[in-house]
Amino acid sequence: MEAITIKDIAKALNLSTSTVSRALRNSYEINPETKRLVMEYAEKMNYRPNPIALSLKDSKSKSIGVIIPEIANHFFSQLINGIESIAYNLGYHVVIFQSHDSYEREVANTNYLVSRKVDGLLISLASLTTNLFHFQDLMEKGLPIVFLDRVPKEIETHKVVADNFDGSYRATVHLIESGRRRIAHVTSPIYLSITTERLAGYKKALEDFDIPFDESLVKYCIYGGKVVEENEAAMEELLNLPEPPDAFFTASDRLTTGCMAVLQKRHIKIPEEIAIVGFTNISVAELLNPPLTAVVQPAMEMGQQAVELLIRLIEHPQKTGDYEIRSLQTSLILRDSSVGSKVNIKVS
Amino acid sequence: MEAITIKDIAKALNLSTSTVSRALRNSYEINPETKRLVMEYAEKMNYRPNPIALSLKDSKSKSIGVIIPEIANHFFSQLINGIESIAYNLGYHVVIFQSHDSYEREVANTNYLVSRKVDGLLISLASLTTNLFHFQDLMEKGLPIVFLDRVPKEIETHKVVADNFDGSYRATVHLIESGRRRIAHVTSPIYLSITTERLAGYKKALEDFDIPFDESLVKYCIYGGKVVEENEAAMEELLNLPEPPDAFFTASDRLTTGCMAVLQKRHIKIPEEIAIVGFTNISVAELLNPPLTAVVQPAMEMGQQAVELLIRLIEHPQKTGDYEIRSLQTSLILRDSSVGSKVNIKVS
DNA sequence: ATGAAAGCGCTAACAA
DNA sequence: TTGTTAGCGCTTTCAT
Repeated sequence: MEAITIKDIAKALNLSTSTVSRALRNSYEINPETKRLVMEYAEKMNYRPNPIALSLKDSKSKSIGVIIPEIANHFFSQLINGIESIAYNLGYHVVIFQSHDSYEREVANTNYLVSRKVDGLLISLASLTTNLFHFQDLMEKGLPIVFLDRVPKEIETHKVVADNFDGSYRATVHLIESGRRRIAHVTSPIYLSITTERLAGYKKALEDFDIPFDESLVKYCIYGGKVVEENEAAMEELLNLPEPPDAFFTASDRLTTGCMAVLQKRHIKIPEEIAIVGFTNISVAELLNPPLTAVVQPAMEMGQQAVELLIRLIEHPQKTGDYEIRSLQTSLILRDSSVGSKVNIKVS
Repeated sequence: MEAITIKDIAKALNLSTSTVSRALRNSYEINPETKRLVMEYAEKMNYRPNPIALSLKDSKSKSIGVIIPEIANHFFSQLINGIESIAYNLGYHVVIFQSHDSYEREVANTNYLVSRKVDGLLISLASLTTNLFHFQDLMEKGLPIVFLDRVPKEIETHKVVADNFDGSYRATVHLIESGRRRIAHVTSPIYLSITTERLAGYKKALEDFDIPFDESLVKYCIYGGKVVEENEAAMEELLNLPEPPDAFFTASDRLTTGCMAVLQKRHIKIPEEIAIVGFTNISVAELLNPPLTAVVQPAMEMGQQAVELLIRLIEHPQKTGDYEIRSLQTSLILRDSSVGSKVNIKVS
C-alpha cells in the first residue's frame, strides 16, 4: 500500500540500508551480485526514492521555480511551454507561480519556492516590483536566478529578453511610413525594463523621421490594462487631445485589446481614422476586426533559452560575472489594422 | 546565512528543541515566559519552519496539485485563477502542471505530485486519457481528488462541471431559431465527458425542433484543434458535403478560432452564409470579425468551487460515498457571428 | 564489500 | 513544565 522504502528492501534482502543505497546509486565498492539482487528487487517492487527525503538531505529538488505576472496571457503561456519542454527533457520539474503583478505576491512566492528548495528561479518581474532585495539576497546566497522579459538592471545574472528596442522601432517606423504623424504610445509602468526599451525604440524612430516627441502622446498604465477603467481613461485623454492621435502603438496584450475595444465602441474606423499596432503575442490577431498588426516575441524560444541558462548555472555554478544577456528578434506581422494589404516581415 | 532552524533557537536560548517546537506550535504545557522568549527570538531571527522537513515527517505539504490539459487557453487559465484565489486564502499552495492532453504526461505529473506529497489533486482529464487506473489507485489509498470540467464517469468523487448539456442545447436552439437547419458540430474526442454532454444537448435541440440528426455533420477532433491540419480536414469534409452546413457549433477555443480562420480564408460570409457559435471563454470574442456568439463557462467560479470541495475533503476526510457533482450555469452571449444585433442572455 | 551510526529539520511519545 | 529519544527516507562517513 504505502510506498516502498530502502529500508523495506534492506529487510527483505537481509542487507543494511546503506548497502541498498549504494547498490541503487551504482556506487563504487559493491558486489555485482548484491547489486543485481537489489536492483531486481527494487524494480520488481517498483521502488521510487522519496524526493522529499532527498531534498531534506541535500537541499536540492531537481525542480525550478517560475514566477511570472500572469498565466492568462499568450506571451507568458508560450514562455511556460518553452520552459517546460526543455526542463522536462533535462529532468527538472517546473513549478509555476503568478505574481499577478503584485510585489507582495512575488515576494511570498519567492519565499515559498526557496523554502521548498527549488534549485533555481526563473523570473519575469511584477510590474509593481521596485524593491529587488528579495532576489539580491538570494543571489548572494548562491541561488541561481535567471530573469526573462521583464528584467532588472540592478542585478547581474543571465537575462533573456526580446529585442524590445528594435521591435518598437520597426513598428513605429512602419506607422510613420504609412503616413502617421501623431502616434500614441500606450504602455506599461515606466519602471519595467520592457517599458523603457520600447519607449526608446519609439522615440528613436520619431527622431529619425524628424517628428518631435510629444510627451502627451505617451500613457503609462500602472495596471497594464488589467483595470479597464485605467485603460479607458488613458484612451479618453488621448482622444480628447487638441490634436488627437492618428495611430496607437500599444505595448501589451491587454493594452492592445483594450484600445481596440474602446475604438470600436466609439465607432472609430481602423485603420482609416486611427491605425493600431500591438506589441502582443495574442493568438487570434488574424481574426480580429480588423486583423491586427503585431510585434510578436519569440516567447517559446525565450523560455527555452532561459531554462537552458538556468540549468547550466545550477549544474555548473559560476564563480562570478560573465553573465549573458540574450536578446532575441521579434517579428513584425503587418495586417489590416495598419495597412491595406497583408505582408510579413522578419525584423532583423 | 543559512536559514535558521529550531536547533539554533534551542542552542541560543539554552532549551531543548522539543521545548522550542512546543513554544512555536503554541502547544499546551509550556511556560508562558519560555514561550514568549522563544517567540521573540524566532521573530527576531526571522525563523521559518522548513516545509520539507514537515512534509517528510507527516507526509503532508499544505499544497495541492493541479493537472490541466494546457495553460494557453482562457478557460483553463481562468480556472487556475479561481483555484489560486481560494487556495491562497486557505493557506494552500497550488502546483500547476500541464498534461498537454497526453496520457503519459498526465501519469508522470500525477506521480510526481504524489511523490511530492501534495495533499490533494485537482484534475481536468487529458483528452487522450482512457485508462484511469492512476487515479483510482490513489483514491483507494485515500488521496483526495476532485475532478473538474473533464470528468470521469467511472470514478466516484466530487466533481465540478459546467452544465454542458444545457449550454449546448441553448446554443443549438438559438441557431435553429435563427433559421439554421444544417448545423455542424465540431467537437473534441468522444470519450471526454464534455464531448458527450455537449453532443447530447445538441441532439436534444434538433429533436425538439424535429430536425433529423445527421451523423455526417458531427466531427470529432482528436487533437481538439491543436493540430491545424486536423481541424482543416474536418472543415473541408463538412464544406464539401452534398448539403453543406449553414452553421457551425464548435466545442472549444481552438476549434472555434480554427473554424473561423478556415471560413475567413475561403471568404465565406459570417453569418450570412454560415453562422458560428463557439463553446469558448476566449477573451476577445467581442473583437473578432465578426464578433463571436459564445457559450461561456463560469471558469473562475468552477475553479473556486473545486478547490473548496477539495480542501474540505483534505481537512475532513469522508469515509465514503456522498459526493457532490456541481453543475454550473453557462451564459450564451449573442453576437454578430450568429445574429445581427447584440443581446446577452443568461441561460438558466 | 558491507554494516553501524549520524544527520538533514521537525514532532511526539515517553521520562523526569 | 521541560528534556530525551526515536523516527520520517535517504546518503555518507567511519568502522569492520
